[in-house]
Amino acid sequence: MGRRRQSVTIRHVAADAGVSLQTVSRVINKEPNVRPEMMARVQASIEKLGYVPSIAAQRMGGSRSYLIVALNDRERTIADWRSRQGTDWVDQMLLGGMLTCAEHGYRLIVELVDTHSDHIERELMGAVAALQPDGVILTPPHSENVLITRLLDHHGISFARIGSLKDGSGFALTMDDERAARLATEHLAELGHRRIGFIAGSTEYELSGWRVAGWRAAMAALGLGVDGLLAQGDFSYESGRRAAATLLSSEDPPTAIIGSNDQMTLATLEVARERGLDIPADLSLVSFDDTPIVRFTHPPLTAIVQPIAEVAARAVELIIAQKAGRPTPGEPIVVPASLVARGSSAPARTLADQPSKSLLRP
Amino acid sequence: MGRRRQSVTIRHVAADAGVSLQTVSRVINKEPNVRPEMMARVQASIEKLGYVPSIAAQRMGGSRSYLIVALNDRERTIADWRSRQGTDWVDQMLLGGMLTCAEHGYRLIVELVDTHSDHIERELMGAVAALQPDGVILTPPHSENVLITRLLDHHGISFARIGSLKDGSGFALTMDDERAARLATEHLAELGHRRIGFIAGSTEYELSGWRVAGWRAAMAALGLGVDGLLAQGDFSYESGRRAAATLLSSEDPPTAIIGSNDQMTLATLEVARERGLDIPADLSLVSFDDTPIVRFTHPPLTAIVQPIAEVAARAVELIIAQKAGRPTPGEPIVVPASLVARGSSAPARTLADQPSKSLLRP
DNA sequence: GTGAAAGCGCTAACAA
DNA sequence: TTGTTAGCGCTTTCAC
Repeated sequence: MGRRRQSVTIRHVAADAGVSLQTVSRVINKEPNVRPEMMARVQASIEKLGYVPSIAAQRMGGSRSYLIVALNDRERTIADWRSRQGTDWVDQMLLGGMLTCAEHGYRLIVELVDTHSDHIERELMGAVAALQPDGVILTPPHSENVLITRLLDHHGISFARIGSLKDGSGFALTMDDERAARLATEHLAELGHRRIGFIAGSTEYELSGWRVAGWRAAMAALGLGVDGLLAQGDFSYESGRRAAATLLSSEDPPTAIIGSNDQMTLATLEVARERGLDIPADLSLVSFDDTPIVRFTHPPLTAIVQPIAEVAARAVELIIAQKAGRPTPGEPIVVPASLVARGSSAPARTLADQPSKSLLRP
Repeated sequence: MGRRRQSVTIRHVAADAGVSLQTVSRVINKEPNVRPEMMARVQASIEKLGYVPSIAAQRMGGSRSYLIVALNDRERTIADWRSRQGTDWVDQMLLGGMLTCAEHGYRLIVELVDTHSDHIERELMGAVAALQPDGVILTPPHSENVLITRLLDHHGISFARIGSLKDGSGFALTMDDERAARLATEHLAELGHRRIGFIAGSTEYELSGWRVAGWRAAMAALGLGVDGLLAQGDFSYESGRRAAATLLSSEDPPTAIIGSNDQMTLATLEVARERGLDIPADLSLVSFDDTPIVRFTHPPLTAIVQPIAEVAARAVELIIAQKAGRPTPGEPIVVPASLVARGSSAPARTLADQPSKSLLRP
């Protein structure tokens, strides 16, 4: 396997079309100031020879690498892959991000870095120096990591922050977690629930706080109290079990619970079952994320759907638009989450059949 | 955003260490003929300056791009991503392939191409010309597509064929589907089943045939007939429903069914339920693939586990070894699948409690 | 064992 | 509007 050269280069095209390299380059890059006639001639040669520019060479010569890096948390991502519980975050990112990249001649490269590592900067620099990506897509919990954003800024690399609201450099994109939590709460309230519990996610993720805030806001707007209705989890199944146990053991337990992700809500389902509660007759459940498994539980879970693919697609578009010098919005992009009602949420028991000491009246 | 240059180049390292560019290059590439002393000095400068070679430049100069392409079927992959049924093939490839790449300073890039497209060669050439990958990993149904393998061969690009047994150029890797099907069949036979049905996958995939062959072989070895026990599917849920209906409607229906993938087995579970059959009391089920959802069905499915991550890791290692001029095996690599017993398979009813006209005796 | 020179395929800057 | 020139950062070849 010797020195492998490109079989068809810009030089061949130039020769075939009888023009200079530069003209071919201009056509490839859709630059203005090329006569339609010329353009057609070059285009024809490109087609004829099956020419495709080498992105390595494009990077060397110019300022574009046609590479976008999707940065994910190493530990969490690998754990998800290994456990095979159906978390499809990366797949959805690829669905939205990769396909959008492809439309523009870009490639998406998934990179994993360790959030907790003290040398996170070195890890990231390694990827940046090696690939020289045109942009980086940050995902939680990296999206608001100042070590990362500062470094990217410093190197003049455009980036998108998924699940971030802070303004500052980089594009902020959010699925409006607060509104999503409100949606979930209102859905349950409409079913007649008054005691709606909430299991919070890891405090390491900003979005955990937003979700709690949305629930609080909705409860307040509905005139409902939240005492004893909030439990802390960390997104893990085990933490979900503990949180559920706490909520269900209270004096005046909730008749509905919102879990901040599918794992914790699933854990709640289990705990409730073990206590002889029927879902949804005795306890309604609403989950966050809508990963594949929630369609296969019994009953399937009502859930907040995160439009990850859509957000990733928007992130890619923003990065490419910026690179191309096109105008980009200043405010955060909001791609709202939605709620899919399934079997785990149902009308609350009425006072008649509810053996509760609650004095609330519908 | 002007012309972005590498912040630390080989030149800086050379200057810092007081050596020539070439010596630094030799150290980076772990070439022989460098004095340990020299090597240490250069290494120190590299660390100090935080130097990381640009892979674009490495590709331009030499013959390596440090890129490996994982080629997947576009239609199927996108459908899987969109449907969110938990298929985690790509994730498992990334788990094995990407992490192994990272260990060697390589990157894995996922590419989708259309199997059915008449211009599949152009699609693939586009990726090859643009990325100039050091290797390509072919997955079913591309693994034995001659259009693809010939093209890769012609361009001197090493490649691995996952799920292939044919020898020829490229590394063949198999999870021994035939043996896996035998395993599944024997598992059911040990539970006392004599009428073991099989739902075949799409004929477009070679492995579908191997699985059928394994089942046939096992049945023959056990002295069991296969009349009316084979149904054809195409890996889709709907085809699974049809196949299950056919098998269960026969005069002498199976007491156990092996589905060639999870979707079809799930469909069988549904159809059986609709007919009032209890799983596993009336019908045992064994599935293929072990995607996440089979852990969450009721009962969870006994399944053949495909070691996709492991195979992808081996594929990457083979490609890198070949690139490095290290010796590589000539025969196909076999990474055997295994069986995980779960709730969907149980002992067959004995003659006593079986309202069947079967005359078979255990 | 080490260094100097040439060139990979492309684009930016400038000239025509 | 088009062409020419000079690199980008690295590796290869070949000298020393």
